[in-house]
Amino acid sequence: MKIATWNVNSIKARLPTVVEVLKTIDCDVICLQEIKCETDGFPYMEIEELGYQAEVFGQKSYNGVAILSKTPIEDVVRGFPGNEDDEQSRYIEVLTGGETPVRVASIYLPNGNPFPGEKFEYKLNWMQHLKARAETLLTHEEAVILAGDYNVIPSDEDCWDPKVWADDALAQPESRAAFQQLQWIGYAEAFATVENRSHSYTFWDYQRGAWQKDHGIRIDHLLLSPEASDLLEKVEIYKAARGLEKPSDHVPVIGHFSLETDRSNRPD
DNA sequence: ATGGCAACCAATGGTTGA
Repeated sequence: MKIATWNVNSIKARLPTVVEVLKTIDCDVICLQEIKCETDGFPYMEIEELGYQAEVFGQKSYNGVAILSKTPIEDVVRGFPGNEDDEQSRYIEVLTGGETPVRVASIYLPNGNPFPGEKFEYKLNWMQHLKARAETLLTHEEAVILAGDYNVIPSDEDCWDPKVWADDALAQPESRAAFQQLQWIGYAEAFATVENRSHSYTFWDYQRGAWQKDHGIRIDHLLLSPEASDLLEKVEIYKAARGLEKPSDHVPVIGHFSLETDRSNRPD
């Protein structure tokens, strides 16, 4: 079973690219972020034609997350239970996987810039809600995959020049500590298993020729419960997506898991 | 030289992102 996370930076502006990439990477579950459309405005028909069921938590103009799955989706959670007042759509969680259930969340963590300021405080507060949800999920002892755009550069090795990011919300010690806390409570960062992973990136800015110069950052992550971590076979960054026509500024991160998917049980 | 890109909504410019 392959599970991907990808910040598409507008599903409508990106639809031809998204369809092409989804066909190429051929994953069982795809977590999307920054779809930038309302739940009813999602291009369900085009996505369903690729064999996916789509569950969407949208928002007009900005943010918005979705999960696409080839195996039937059972439970759906939109936003954090107990934090329904948050008007930004940044979290959706489903149970899928067929006979071998796996709980998957698509996360679009707040950027937090400018630092310091209200937006940074919102980011840290949102990360506390995420931690609380993540702790609850651990008690179920299921395979859980928290996938998304975390907007956190975990260490200086995850960017091309730490000095450039020193005053940025993505690299602040508080952001890194909150991300690390998710690991301390019991989640494994999937990419940590990769050898020679220093200076591997998932985002390259549209500006300043960042892609051509390989001035990237690694901010898209897969966090795994122990049950999911046991099944991890490998992780890859689908870097080729950044070189396509009309690319997103992020590329997919794909986790391969030793789970057999029951393809006979798929929606038409 | 501190902007340089892309998408949004609204409207020919302002806001947001990272």
